[in-house]
Amino acid sequence: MASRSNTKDRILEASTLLFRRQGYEGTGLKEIVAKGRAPWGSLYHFFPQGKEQLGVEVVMRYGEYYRCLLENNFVESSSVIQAVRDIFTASATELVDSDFANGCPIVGVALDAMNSSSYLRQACAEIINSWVATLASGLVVAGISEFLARDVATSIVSGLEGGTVLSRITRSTRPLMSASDAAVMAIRSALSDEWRRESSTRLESLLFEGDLKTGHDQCS
Amino acid sequence: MASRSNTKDRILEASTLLFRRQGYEGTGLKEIVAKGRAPWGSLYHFFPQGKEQLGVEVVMRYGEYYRCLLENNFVESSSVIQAVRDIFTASATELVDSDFANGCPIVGVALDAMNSSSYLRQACAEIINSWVATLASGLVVAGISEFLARDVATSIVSGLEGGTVLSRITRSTRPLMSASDAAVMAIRSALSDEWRRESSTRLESLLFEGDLKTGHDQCS
DNA sequence: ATCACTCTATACAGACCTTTCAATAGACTT
DNA sequence: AAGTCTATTGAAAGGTCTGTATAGAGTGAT
Repeated sequence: MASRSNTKDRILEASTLLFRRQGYEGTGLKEIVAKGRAPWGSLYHFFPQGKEQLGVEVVMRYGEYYRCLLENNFVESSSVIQAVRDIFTASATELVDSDFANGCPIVGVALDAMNSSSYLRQACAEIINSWVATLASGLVVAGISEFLARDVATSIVSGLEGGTVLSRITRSTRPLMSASDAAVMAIRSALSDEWRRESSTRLESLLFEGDLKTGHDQCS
Repeated sequence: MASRSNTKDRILEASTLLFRRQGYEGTGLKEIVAKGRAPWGSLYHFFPQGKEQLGVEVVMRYGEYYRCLLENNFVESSSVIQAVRDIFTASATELVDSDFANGCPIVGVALDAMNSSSYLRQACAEIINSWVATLASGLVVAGISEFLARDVATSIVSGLEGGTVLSRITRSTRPLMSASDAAVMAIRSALSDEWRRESSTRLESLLFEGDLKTGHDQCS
C-alpha cells in the first residue's frame, strides 16, 4: 500500500461541513475538493459512484459519530434529564460557535436528496433509527417502560432536529432551549406514566374520528 | 391592464410544491415553468429578481396561509390540546397522501438558501415567528401565562418541523405522532406551571456551568 | 522491478440562472 | 372601430457551473 491516505478523510470532512451548511444539492464537488485541499482525481478514485456515494458515507460516518456521542453522554451524566439537557446545549453552543451555520448533515442531505436517491434516504433513516434506539435504551435504564421509551426518544430527536432548524432560521438558541425544556417535560411525563394515558387517548380519538379532518379553511 | 394574470399564481403554486419536495437548490426554474405550464418569459417578468424573489414570495405566501390555518384551528377547536393534536395529524395525513414527499416549504427553502441569501433567511424567520406568535396567543387564551406561552409555542413548532422531517426520512408517521404527544405533555406541564420551574432550573445551571461542556469524546 | 495505489490534467456534455429584445395580445382611449 | 399603449410572451444566447469520465504520470512499498 502507498501511504494510508488521509485525502479521503479530508474529502469526507469537507463534505460533512459543507452539507451541514448548504445542504446536499447546494454543495458542488468542486467546492468540496477545494475546501478539502484534495486533488480532483481523488474524488472518483475514492468514491467511484460519485456524489451519491459521498453523501452516503458522510451520513454513515457522522451518524455513527453522533450516536457514540449520545451514548457517552448518557453514560457519563448523573441523570437522564441532565444528559438530555447537555445534548441540547451542546447543539446550541455549536450553533453559536459557527454563527448558526452548522446544522445537522443528515437533515441537510435527506431533505435535498430523499426524492432523488432512495439509497441516501435509507441511509439517513437507519441513522435516525440508531439515534432513537440509543436514546431509548438510555431512557429504559432510567426507569421508563420499553413501550414508551421509543416514543419519548423519537420526540426528543424530533425536538432536537426541529429546534436546530428553527434556531438556524431565527439566529437564536431559544428554539433549541425551548425544545430542551419540552424534552425534559416529556421524560417527566413518561416517568410518571402520564404519557401512556396520552398516547392511548390519541389512538382512541383516531378510531372514532375516522377520516382525519384537515381544516383547510382560509383566513377570513 | 391585461387580465388579472393567474400565470403568476400558477408559477408560485408550482414552486411551492417543488420546494416542499426537493428543496430550493434541488429545484430548477425550468422544472417550475414546466409544472406550472407557464411561459418561460413570464418568469422574469413577474419575478425580476429571479429565483431569490420567487423563494421569498413562496415563503411569505405559504407562511401566511399556514398561519391562518393555525389560527382557525384554534378558533374552531373545543380545546387547545385538541387543536394542537389536529395540527399534527393534519401534517401526518398530508405526508401520507403525498407518499411522504410534501415537507414544509419554509424549511426546504431555509436550509438550502440561508447561507447564501440573507433576504430569504429573514423572510423565513419572520414567518416562523408569526407561527409561534399565533400559537402562543392561543395558549394564553387557554390559561397559560404569557411568559411561558412563547416558549411552549416554540417547542411545539420545533416538534412539528422536526417530526415532519423525521417522518419523511423514515417514511412513517410515528415521529410526527410522538412529537404530537410531547406537545400535549408540554401544554399540560405549562398549565400546571411545572414548565416554569424547569426553565428556571435550566437558566441557573447555565449560570453555574459557565462554559458549556460539549462532550466530544469518541466511542470506545 | 513490479505492483497497487494515488494524484494530475484535461475533456465533455448538459444543466443552471440570467439577460436581452422583438413580437404578440388585450384593454383602454378617442 | 381604430389606434395606442402596456402587459405579457417567445426564442435565443450568454457564461458559469454541474457531475462524470478517461488516461497517463507520479509514488512508495514489496
